[in-house]
Amino acid sequence: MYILADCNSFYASCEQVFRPDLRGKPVVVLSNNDGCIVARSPEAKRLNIPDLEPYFKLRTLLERHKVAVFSSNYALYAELSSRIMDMLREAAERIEVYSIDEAFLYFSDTVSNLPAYGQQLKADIWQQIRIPISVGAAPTKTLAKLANHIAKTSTKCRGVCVIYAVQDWHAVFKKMPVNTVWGIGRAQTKKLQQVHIHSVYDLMKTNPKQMRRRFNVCVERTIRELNGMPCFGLDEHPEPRKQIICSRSFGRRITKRSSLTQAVSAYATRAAEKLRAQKGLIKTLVVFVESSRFDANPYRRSYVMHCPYPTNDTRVISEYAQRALHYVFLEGVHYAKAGVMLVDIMPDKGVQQDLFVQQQSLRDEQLMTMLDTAKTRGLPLGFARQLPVGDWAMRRDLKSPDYLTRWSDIPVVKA
DNA sequence: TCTGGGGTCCTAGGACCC
DNA sequence: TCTGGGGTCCTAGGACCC
Repeated sequence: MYILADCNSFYASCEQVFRPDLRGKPVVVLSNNDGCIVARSPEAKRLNIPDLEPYFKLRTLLERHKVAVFSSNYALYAELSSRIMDMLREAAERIEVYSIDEAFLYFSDTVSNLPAYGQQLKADIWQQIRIPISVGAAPTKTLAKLANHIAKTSTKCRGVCVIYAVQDWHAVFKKMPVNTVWGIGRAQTKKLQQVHIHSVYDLMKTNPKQMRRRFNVCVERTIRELNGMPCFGLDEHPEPRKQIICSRSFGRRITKRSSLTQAVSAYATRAAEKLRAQKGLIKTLVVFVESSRFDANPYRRSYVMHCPYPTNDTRVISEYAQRALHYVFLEGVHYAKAGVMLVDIMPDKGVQQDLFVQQQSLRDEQLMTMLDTAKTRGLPLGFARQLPVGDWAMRRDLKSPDYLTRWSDIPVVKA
C-alpha cells in the first residue's frame, strides 16, 4: 500500500506556526516578487480567493476581508518541511519525499488498521510541528493521490481516506471531475472531454491500450493505476538533477546592462553552488533574458555557451555566463527576467580527461569547498562582481521573520 | 506600476548513417 | 515519370507536477 501524506495549505500553515493569532483566520502566501497567490488557508479558500491569480488584481478584495498576506519565506518552509520529513521517515518502512510538502510512504505488508495509523500520523505531526496534514492510502500512487484529495475535501474523513478496492468507490469517482486525477492537466482534460470522458470513473473504465494510441503512454499508465495496477514505483533515492536552473523575475523592469550583469552573476553563483552540492560538473550553460510575456512585443533570447573544460567553479561559470549575456543583451529592452541554466551535468568523479585541455585544478576545488563551508557557517564571503541586491532584486515586501534559520529572528518567549 | 520558479518526461521531427 | 527503409541521436516544444 502507498500512503500519501500531504500538508494542508502548506505555506499558509507555516506562516501560522509562529503566529497563533492567525489561526482560524484567512491567510495567503504570494509567489516570488509578490506576484501571484500560491497558498491559501481554508478560511481564505472559503472567501473564494482564487489560486494563482496576480496579487495586484486581488489587493482590494484581500484588504476588504482583512486577509493576512505574506511574501514567500522559503527558509522557513524548507526548515519545517525537513522536520516533517524526518518524522515521516521514522514512521514508515520506505519513503519518497515527493515535494516540499508531501511524501509517499510504502508498506509491503498492510498495516492492520490503516485509518487508525493515518489518524495517529496526523496527530503526531500536529503535536510536534503544528502543521496539519492529510493522509490518503491506496494500492497505487495515483489512487493514493485521489484518496488524499478525498481526505482533504470530505469532512466525513477527518483528514484520512483509505481506498482498499476501487470497485467500492465507483459512486464517488463518478462525481469527481477527471482533472482531479494526478497527471491529467488542463490540456488532457480538454481532449478527454471531447470524447465524453468527464469523471474519474469515465477515465477508469476506458481501454488503456486504445487510450495510449489516442493519447499517450502517460495516460495509459494513469488508467492502469486507477484500476489498482501499480505503474509508478517508489523513488526512494532520486538521481542527481540533470539540469539546474536559477532564474528570477526582477522586482521592477531594468534596462541597464550593469544591472543585468549583476543579476546574471548572482544567478550563476547560486547555480554553481547547487551544482557543487550535488557533486556535479558542467561544460555547457545557457543564459536567457526576457522582457515581460505580457508585452506587446516580447523580447526573449537565450545563448548556449561551452566552457573549455568540465567545471563547477563559480568564477568560470560566472565568466562564461557573462560572455553569453553579451550575445543576448539588446539596448532599450525593458527586461523583466533573466536566468542561468546548467545543462549536461556530469558527476565530478570519473570525468573523461583531455590531454590537451586545461582541467579544473585541485586548488580551484579547494577554494570552492572553502567558500561553501563558509556559507554553511553563515560567513558572508563572496565575489566582488556579485552584489546581493540591486535595482533587479526580488520584491518581498511582506516576508515574515526567518524564525528557524536566523539567530536574530528567533522568537523570544516572554515570561 | 504590478502576472513565480524549478523540475521531469514524452513526442515529433530533423539530421545522419548504413 | 519513377528516388528505400530502418535505426539512432539530438533538439524543441508541450504537458505535467508542486
